[in-house]
Amino acid sequence: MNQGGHSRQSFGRKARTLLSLLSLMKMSSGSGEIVTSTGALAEILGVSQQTGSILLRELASAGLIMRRMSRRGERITLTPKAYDVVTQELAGIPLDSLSKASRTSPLKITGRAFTGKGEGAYYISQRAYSKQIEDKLGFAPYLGTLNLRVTKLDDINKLTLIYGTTPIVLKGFSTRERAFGDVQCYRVKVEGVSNAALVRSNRTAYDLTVVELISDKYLRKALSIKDGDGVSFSFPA
Amino acid sequence: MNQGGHSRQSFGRKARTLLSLLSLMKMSSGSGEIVTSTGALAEILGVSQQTGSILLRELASAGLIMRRMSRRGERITLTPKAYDVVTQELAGIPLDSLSKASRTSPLKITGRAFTGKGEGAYYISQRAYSKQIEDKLGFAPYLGTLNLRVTKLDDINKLTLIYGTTPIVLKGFSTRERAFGDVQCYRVKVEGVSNAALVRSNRTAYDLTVVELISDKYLRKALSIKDGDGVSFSFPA
DNA sequence: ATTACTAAGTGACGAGTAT
DNA sequence: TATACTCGTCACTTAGTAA
Repeated sequence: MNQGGHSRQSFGRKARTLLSLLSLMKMSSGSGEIVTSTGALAEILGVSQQTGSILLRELASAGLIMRRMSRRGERITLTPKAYDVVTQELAGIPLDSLSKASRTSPLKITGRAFTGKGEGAYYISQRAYSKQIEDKLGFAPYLGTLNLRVTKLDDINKLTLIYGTTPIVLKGFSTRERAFGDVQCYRVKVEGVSNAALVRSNRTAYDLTVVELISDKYLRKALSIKDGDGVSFSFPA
Repeated sequence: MNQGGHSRQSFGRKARTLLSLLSLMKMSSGSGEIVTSTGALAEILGVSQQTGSILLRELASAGLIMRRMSRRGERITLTPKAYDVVTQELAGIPLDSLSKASRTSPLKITGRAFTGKGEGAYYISQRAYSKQIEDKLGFAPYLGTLNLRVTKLDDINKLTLIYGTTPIVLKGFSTRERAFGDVQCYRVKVEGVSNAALVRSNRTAYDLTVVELISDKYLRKALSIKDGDGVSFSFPA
């Protein structure tokens, strides 16, 4: 029942649908599949869990997504129709003019600190990595990472902009125990600290909401950061 | 007052802003400037003139557009900030996957017939053009064009999709009086009539809301079209 | 003709809550 | 935990109209 008969708030409706789809597409990283919950999605979109629920229901009933619910969260699949809708809305937008549009101010991103499983520290502690960091980033890294969770959609958008730039790449290597893949680094400034970088490995790249930062300082101490604190960094550094 | 403090409907707000900007960008055809009125813009967006007015005021106060008002209509200029906003929202969207997303059904576009200034007929009457039409499109054109005005945003979006495909090009030429530029043709089916094409020249390309159709038949007569009638065509033909 | 104010109707949003 | 319902509140939209 998708005829032209505009009910009343069709513009706002369409706008919300488009922004929801764009967000889902970003989260899916091209795969067209997202595993999330109405609450998590809602937080990213900046709306309540209830509204997140309604948005997903609308998208589903419009045939734009498929939902597979399970006990803990659900699997959302974007349908071809969703891509059609976005394609139509974006058709005619000169994307070149977007990229040439001057990035005026640095990107500032805020996340909340949390304690990871120590895997980041394990990575950085590998000599082959830390040596490359000294060579390519110019500082000897503290042997640990500061983990941030980014939830605001605006910030996630900025992250994808950063990931779209050319990274400094730490080459992967193999020990007799296991293989370590390439790591992408982006120079950032963390609350005024310049010798810092955002690091992104295959291990974490799948989750757009998690950011790992390294620095020559023990950032938690230098900046007095506790779990749950808001931490901002800017790019370019 | 554009701080992070999400007031209440920031999601819907952002969504409307984004869709408005996208529409304006499409209308500007990359130049970043649009000459329109709140009423005309509103019709394209599918909202009332009042809402169109409010949208423009919001965009202006957010620093996303500049408005130069004059007696009849106004000149709108998109600011760099507008491109930044759109860039951010579109960052991370794999645009390639959009174009490869299967166009399933043909595009159907509806416009309202109107009487032009006869320039289209003047063009078609040029032997150099009509000869090429016979050769490349396979029919001898009726020496006139059917003009349609397209106002619905969805239809304009579809038009830009059509313009994104590879056209059949009628080569330009010069008479001793003046020069005629290249003309892009797209095969369409007009209300079931197959020998038809949408023609686009430098003369009309600036206005996305105007469509010129040619056919081997006198379409106004064959389909009993009067000014103001709704006429639909589909692509691919 | 245009833009935009006011008032009123309606839809969207979120807190509380059921499941 | 999760999703989604009810309902009160507020924002968006539009008709009428002023300028």
